[in-house]
Amino acid sequence: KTLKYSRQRESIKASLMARQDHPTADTLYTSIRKEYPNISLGTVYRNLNLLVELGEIRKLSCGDGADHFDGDISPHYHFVCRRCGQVLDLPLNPMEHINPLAQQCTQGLIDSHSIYFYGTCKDCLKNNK
Amino acid sequence: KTLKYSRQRESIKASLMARQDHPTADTLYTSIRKEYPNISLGTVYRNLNLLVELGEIRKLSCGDGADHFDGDISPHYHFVCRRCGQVLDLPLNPMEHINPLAQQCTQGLIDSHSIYFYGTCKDCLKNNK
DNA sequence: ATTAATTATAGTAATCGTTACTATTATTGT
DNA sequence: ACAATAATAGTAACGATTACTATAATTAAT
Repeated sequence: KTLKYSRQRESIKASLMARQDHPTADTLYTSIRKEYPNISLGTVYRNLNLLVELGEIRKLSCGDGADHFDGDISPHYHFVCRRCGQVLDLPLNPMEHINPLAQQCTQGLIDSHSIYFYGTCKDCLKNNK
Repeated sequence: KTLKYSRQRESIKASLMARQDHPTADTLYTSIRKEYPNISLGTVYRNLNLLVELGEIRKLSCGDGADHFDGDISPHYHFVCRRCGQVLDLPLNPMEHINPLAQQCTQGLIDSHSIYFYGTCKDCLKNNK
C-alpha cells in the first residue's frame, strides 16, 4: 500500500519540527487544533506513529505515562524534570562505545540503547519547587 | 500513618524476589493468584508501588506500555528484546561517570539516569524470529 | 476534466494499564 | 477482648492509545 499525501500529516510534522520541546500526542493535538479545528486525535496518533516508522521523527518513552515525540532525529539524549515533567534536550555526544560493552554481557544481539537523565530542571530549581 | 503487616504484600514481594525475570503487575497478579486465588489486581498494584517507594524493589519503564518490576535493587541495566518483549538483566558495571558528563550540559540538577539496551534476545535469534 | 481505485480522515467506540472508591476484613497496641 | 486504624477485594473510573466505519481527499488512468 502506497502513501498518499495529507495536509494533516504535513501539519503534524511541521508543527513538531517547529518546536524545541517534546510534546505528547495530546499536547500536539491541542496546538494543531488552532490551525485545523476539526483534526482528530486519532489522526494525530496515527500520523505520529507513521512518521516514527518512516524514521522522520522519534518517540520518547521517558516513564511518565505518555509517550513524547521529538522532531530532531539526530542522536542525542534527554533530561526529564521530575517536578514539572518537562523533557529537555541534552547536547551530550552519543556514547557509541556502550553498545559493544553491553554486547559482551549478553548472547542476544544489541542494536541500540536509550538513556534518560532525571532530576530537577533550571526553572524548578529557581522556583524552589 | 504507620505500615501494617499484610500477607498479600509479603507474598507479592516474595513472588517477585523469587523470579529472575521482570514481570508486569498483571503477570505477577496471574502468578500469585495460584496461591491466593482472590487477591485483587489493585492490591498488587498498590503494594508494588508501595515497595518501590520503600526502596525494596524497582520499577522499570522500558517503553512497551506496561511498567515492569525488578526485585533486584542493586544498580544494573537491562536489555529489552524487541521481538518477544522480554526484559533481561545486563550485568554491566554502573556508569557513574555519565551523570557528571550530562550535568555539564544543563543548568538543571541531575540526580540519576536510566539506560535500556534494545535488540533481539538469544532465544529469538535461535528461533529466527 | 471525469472517473475509478485507494488511502486518509473525523468521529466515536473500544481497549489497555493503572488508579480511585468503598464496604468489609485484618492487624496492632491497649 | 476491644478499639483504632490500615489493608483488602471488588468494582468503577481514568488517561493514553488503538480500532472501527462511513465519508472525504488524493492519485492514476482514461
